[in-house]
Amino acid sequence: MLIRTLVPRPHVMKLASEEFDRISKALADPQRRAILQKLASTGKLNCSDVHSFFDVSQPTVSHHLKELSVAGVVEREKQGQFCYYHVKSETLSAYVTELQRRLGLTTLQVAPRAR
Amino acid sequence: MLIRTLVPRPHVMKLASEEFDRISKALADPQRRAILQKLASTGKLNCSDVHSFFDVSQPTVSHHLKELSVAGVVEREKQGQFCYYHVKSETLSAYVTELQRRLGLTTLQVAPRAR
DNA sequence: CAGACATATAGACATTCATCAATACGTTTA
DNA sequence: TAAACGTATTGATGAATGTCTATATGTCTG
Repeated sequence: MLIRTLVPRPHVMKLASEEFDRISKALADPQRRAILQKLASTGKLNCSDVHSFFDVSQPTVSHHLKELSVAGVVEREKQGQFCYYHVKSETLSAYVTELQRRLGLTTLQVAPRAR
Repeated sequence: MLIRTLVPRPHVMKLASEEFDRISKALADPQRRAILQKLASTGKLNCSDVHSFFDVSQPTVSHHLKELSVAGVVEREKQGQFCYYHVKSETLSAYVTELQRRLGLTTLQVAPRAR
């Protein structure tokens, strides 16, 4: 028999309702999702790099990066005149987990090994 | 050592990019999420029932239910003068899975038992 | 220091959207 | 059939938002 246990994972970030709202909105725009996805696949990019991938103006990219940053799904890291952005996977994972919880979607998790 | 395997689950619905967009937008509004969450927790409700739970007008509720319906996350079921709505969990699960895939979030899954 | 470069901000504009009141449509029932 | 009820549609309105151009701010380099 396959044993399915719903155990709380260690160190799972808890999202405030307000953060959840912000992330939901941040993920609603296709352009912003595309930027986020690009960041997720490449690891770390500065604003100009992101800009080079898409057909929107630099200020628009900057604006989207700020939104994503305020929502907590990416992190800003200033290095000299550059500004590097990278995805905060923990926050996104927490968002997905919370979304599943609210919508009553069952999550299969690997139970920790007994020892 | 914890073995993490990425195995394709059987019969997972595949979302078109357009559907994914619609669902993302549908989930962006707090009121709509609240309605969806209510439906998820109660199983099946008609428009009036949903209306009774929230402080928005009946047309607004109807509008949100339509949006959720068009996005494919709830299903309409007309019975006489009533119209029952219930969550389509498969679609929501497919959305979450696709979201995780796009954002590079690793999904822990229980590997099928060898036999 | 001056120019080039990276990024952010300000302001404007068009579009989308959440919401409502009014009303239409369809179904039940007295 | 007429009234009551459940739901959807229409049209309007104010707010939010994605985008742009222009410009400001900050940093490197010759």
